[in-house]
This record gives sequence, C-alpha cells and structure tokens, in this order.
Amino acid sequence: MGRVTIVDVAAAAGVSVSTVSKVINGRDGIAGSTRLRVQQAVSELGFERSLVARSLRTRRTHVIGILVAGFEPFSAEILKGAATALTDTDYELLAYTAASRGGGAGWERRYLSRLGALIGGAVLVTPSVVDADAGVPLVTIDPHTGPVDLPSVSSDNLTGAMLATRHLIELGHRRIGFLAGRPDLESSRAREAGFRQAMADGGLEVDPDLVRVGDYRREAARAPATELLSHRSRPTAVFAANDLSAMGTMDVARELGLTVPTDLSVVGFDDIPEAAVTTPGLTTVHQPIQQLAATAIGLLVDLMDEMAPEQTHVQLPVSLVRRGSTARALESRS
Amino acid sequence: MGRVTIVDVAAAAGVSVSTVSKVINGRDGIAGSTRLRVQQAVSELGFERSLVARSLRTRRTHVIGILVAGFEPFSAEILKGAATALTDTDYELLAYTAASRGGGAGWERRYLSRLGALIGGAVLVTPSVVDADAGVPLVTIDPHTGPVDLPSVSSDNLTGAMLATRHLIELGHRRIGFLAGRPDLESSRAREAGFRQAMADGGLEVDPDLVRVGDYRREAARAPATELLSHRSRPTAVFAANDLSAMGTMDVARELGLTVPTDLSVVGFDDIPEAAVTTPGLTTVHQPIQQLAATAIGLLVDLMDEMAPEQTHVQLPVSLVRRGSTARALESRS
DNA sequence: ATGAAAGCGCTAACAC
DNA sequence: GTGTTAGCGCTTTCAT
Repeated sequence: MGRVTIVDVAAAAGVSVSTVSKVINGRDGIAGSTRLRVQQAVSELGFERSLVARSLRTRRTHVIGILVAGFEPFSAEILKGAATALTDTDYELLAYTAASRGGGAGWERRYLSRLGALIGGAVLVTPSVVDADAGVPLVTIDPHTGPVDLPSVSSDNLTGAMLATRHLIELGHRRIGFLAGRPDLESSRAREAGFRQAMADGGLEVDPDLVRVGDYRREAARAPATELLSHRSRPTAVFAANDLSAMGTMDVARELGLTVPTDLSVVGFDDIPEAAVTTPGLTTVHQPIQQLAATAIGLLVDLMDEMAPEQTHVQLPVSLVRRGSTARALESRS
Repeated sequence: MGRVTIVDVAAAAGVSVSTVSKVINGRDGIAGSTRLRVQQAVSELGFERSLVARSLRTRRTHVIGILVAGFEPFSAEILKGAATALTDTDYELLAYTAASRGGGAGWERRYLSRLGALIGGAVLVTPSVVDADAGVPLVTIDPHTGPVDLPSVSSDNLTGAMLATRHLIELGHRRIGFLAGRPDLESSRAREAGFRQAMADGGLEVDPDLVRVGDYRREAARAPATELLSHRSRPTAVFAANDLSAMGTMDVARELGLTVPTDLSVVGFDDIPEAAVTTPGLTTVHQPIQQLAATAIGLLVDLMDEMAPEQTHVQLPVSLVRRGSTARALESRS
C-alpha cells in the first residue's frame, strides 16, 4: 500500500482532515474521545506527516540544514559536531549537497531556494556568495570575503598560519613555498596573510614563484604542487593552506621521488582525522572543527528561536600539531 | 524580496505558469521566442525551482537520500564515499538524521515517510527495521538481521572478526573479552560468530563473563567495558565490535590505570580515520567504508534508472591493520 | 503554441 | 468541537 496520508487517517478515525491536523499538532479545542480515536488511527496506520507538504504550507520547520559544497573531511567533521551539539534535542538535521563538483558557483543560494521552507534555518559551510535574505536564519562557517554580513564562526586563521610558518622557519627552512586555498574565502586570505607576516617577521622574503593557488581539494593541489616542487630552486618546505592540499603535495612529492620530511617538509591546516593517517603523519594547524559546528548550531538555534545571539562573529583558537611531515632543513643539518 | 517562484517568472515573461513549467522542464511544443523570453526571466530573477513543491507533485526526484541514525565517523565515511561516487553526475545528495539519539527505533521508516517523494531513492545505513515498500528504491548498508530482503552491501564481517581474534591469540592472549555491537545488526552477529569461531579454532573457550554488549557508540561502551575490565580475572585483551567501542574501552582502561597495550590489548573493527589518531593507534579490522557506499550508490542508481542491478547482496573484503593497541600477552612475555 | 484548472499533503482561517 | 475551504509552488492533462 502506498504512503499513508492524513486523509487515510481521517477516514479511519471518521473525522475530517482538519481535525486530524489539529490533533497531530497538539492544538486544543478537540474532544478527548476524538483525540484518542485519531491517535489510535495514527499509530495503527503508522502515519508520519510529510515534511514536504507541511513545509510547503507553513513557514517554519524544525529541521536544520547544513549546506555544503561537498562531503569531504572538513564538512564531515562539521556534520559530526553539529549532530553532537544537537543530541537529545528534537531538531532534525539535513545535510545537502549537489554531487557535481562544488555545486557550481553560487551553490548556497541555489540550495537554499531548492530547499525552501523545508528547513527552518541553515548553516552554510564555506559559502562563497550569499545574498543576505533567504527567508530563514542563516549562520556561516568559514565564510567568504565580502560585503554580506551573516553571523559567522571561524578559526583564528591568521595566528594558525603564523604558527605553521614560524615552525618551518625554526626548523631552519629558508625557501618556503605556500600553496593557497580558495581565494574567495576569508580563511584563505587570512592564512596567506599569516604566512607572509611570519616570513617577514623571520626576515625572509617570499619568492613569488613559490606561491601557488589551489582550491582546498586534494586532486586540485597536484598541478600547483607540481609547479612548486619542480622549480629549479625548489623549496625545502611547503605550507599548504589546508590538509587536503598538503596531502596532495605529499602525493606529488612522492611521485617526484622526494622523501618527506627528509627532502621536503610539509605543513597543513585543519587537522582533519585523515591528517594523522598519512605516512608520515602530517604536521598541521589544529582547528576545532567540531566546535566550530557546535558554535554555529548554537547561534542558529538562538536565531530560530528568535533570540538575538550574544555575538555574531565568533573566532576560535587554533594550535600547532607536530607530526612526522616536518623536519630540520637539509642545509642546516649537521 | 521573498523567494522567487514560478509565478514571478511567468509574470516577468508575460506568459502563464504552465508555459514556464514546460520551458524549465525542457518539454517541447514551445515557440523558440517564448522559450528565450522565459529563460531570460529565469536567469534575471535567479529563479530556482522548489524541490519541495516539485516533489509533492511528481513521483520522482533526482535526489538521493542517505538516511543514517546519526552523523558519526562511520556514516561520515559513507557520506564521503557516496559523494565521491556521484562526482560529476547531476544527482543531489541529502543526508538526513534526527538529532535525538539514534532517532528512536524504526527511524528508517519514519524518515522515509517524512521525506516522501523528496528523494528519488535512498541508502539506509545500518537500518534495524524496514518494511520493504517505501515508494522509492532502497539499498541498505550493513543492514539488520531479519526477514525483509532489500539489496544490501556489507563487509565480510565473519572473516574480519576471525582475523582480529586470531591476531590476539597469536600474540599469546588466552583470556580474551568481546564487546559486542548492536544486536539487531547482521554485522554484529557475524562479528560475534567470527570471534567465537576463531576462539574455538584456537582451542580457547569463551568465558561468558567476558562477553558484553554495547551498541557501537563510544559512550555506550563505558559500562560494559568497565564490567569487563574490573572482572576479578580480567581479560588481557578485548576485541570490540567496532572502533568506537574499542575507543570507549581504551578510555575506561586509562581511567582504571591500565596501560594499553602493556596491560591490555584492544582491537577494533571499521578502521575509521579516528582509529589512527588514538594513543596508541588502534589495531583494527579495515572495512572499505567508502567503497561500501560507492557500491550501494551504484546499486541504487541502477534501481532508480529502473535497471535491475546485477547483484543485490554484495560483500566486500576486509583486512587487519596492526597499530599500537595490541602487544604480546603479559604472561607469555619474556 | 499557450493557458486554465486540478491536485500533490498539509495547515489555518473561518464557518457552522 | 468539528468541518469546509483556500492555498503553499509546482506539474500535468485538457481545452482553446
């Protein structure tokens, strides 16, 4: 038998659909006996109301959308953090992404339109462009650089990048390459700024030839990493703007016959779980990704409850995690 | 301005909504000039059709649902695998879960009802009870034990458990505890069977006191693990039915002042990325989780295209990954 | 080639 | 206390 609808329940209980609707929504003004009859019909038929039909009609659901450009390690951590933050609440979580790579530019707006009122609010993960109004409360994680000023949660990317770069400098590296991330994101800019500042602080200059742009994906890092590593005077260390790019760089290094960390030190950013599994383990800047998510969920829930959150731009601290992918620079070794 | 609907587009283009609908759905029987005018209106207004309204009307969407009991490491890997498998197709991916713990019994059916035709098919991850018919094609990953026979994808759990147990036996362990998983899942039963068989093969008997039941969650492992480890004659090794339980066991061991692997060896199952990050790293049975997902997606897409998949029950191979959480048994050490 | 109208499952006025 | 009705945004006959 097909899906059971409110009409079936009404028929079974011998009442009208609006009565059923009132019962399942806990409205009052319903005789106790009627309520009972309806409830019985509901459980007998195993009725569950359609989120779709309901959201088409009302302007609010209890579903939180997490909109991401793709399911990769970073967003997966976000999902875990969001779920944990929502444990034992009655919210439901809906993560959405187009399968096609990155969803294309402006995916956030498209997803939001497509989902409509299905979700009562959304967390946008690394969004590029969003026009402020979507009809539902929005919170961003690691957002783009730009004019629209949505509540946001991010890490202290500047400090993180300085930590990573300084670590390399302390190991004696002088020629340090930088593999940047998605240029549209604030995080990416901050990481580049941190890199440059730490280099300047260390009295080193940045060779423009040793700066390349990736887009945070492992595969996309291959081309720029290859350029970096086949440079006639190649760097002895590379700071990649995220772990996936760093892993891509290590892939390329291996193919080029370079040993990490002997011939090349590599530092990433994020500290996704995968970073510990590479060989050698990846030295990286730890971002509290799950906390980022929990914080975003906190802000969003406040917004959905029509409470003004206390802060609308939250920045969380980062730290350096040393693993096996970095070592003293060759020339400075005994 | 509120969300732009098909009505707005129709008004802007000076045509009826049905004409707009035909254009955006590529139906023919539309004058070229009209089509152009509509398309222009669509892009000018940034119109994106509502998945919700559409799915209410039609009986099929291009959205694949991944229904999970929660976003934890295993399901996160599934998501990554599914996304990778669908790269550059025009499917969209929607992962859904209730925030409340586990979603309650029968969550699969509830989610399915709530989502209705919003999704054109679904992958059910570790489902307990599903009545076959949901109106859309369904594929399960690591399903329950029971009568309903949906297409399924799982790992060779029996062999995996034997591998893990045999490894412990080879290290000289004799008192080996087992921390089982969700009893409703086929995987859990198979892992227990594998454990028992390997024990028997090794000429060891299973002490019923050393078998406890968890439910695959880290926190839920605390109680049974505590019982196991505070047993008067405690085991020198524990095989936990999944990594999260194994990590919970290590948590308890630490609190009890036991050092892993010196005082206690621990083996898990799954090889989630987190397993490599524990201290010491967790020895575990590697399951190709992302491949499980890719396989399930393959079956589902066939079903959605109304093609009969070649096989409906797929089992993937596993392997043992040795890390730091296992060592020779104390009594057998020099 | 185009439009009017019905209807998907539900909720919310408003009537009785 | 309960039922009737309109309508959310869309697709789809069926007229015109």
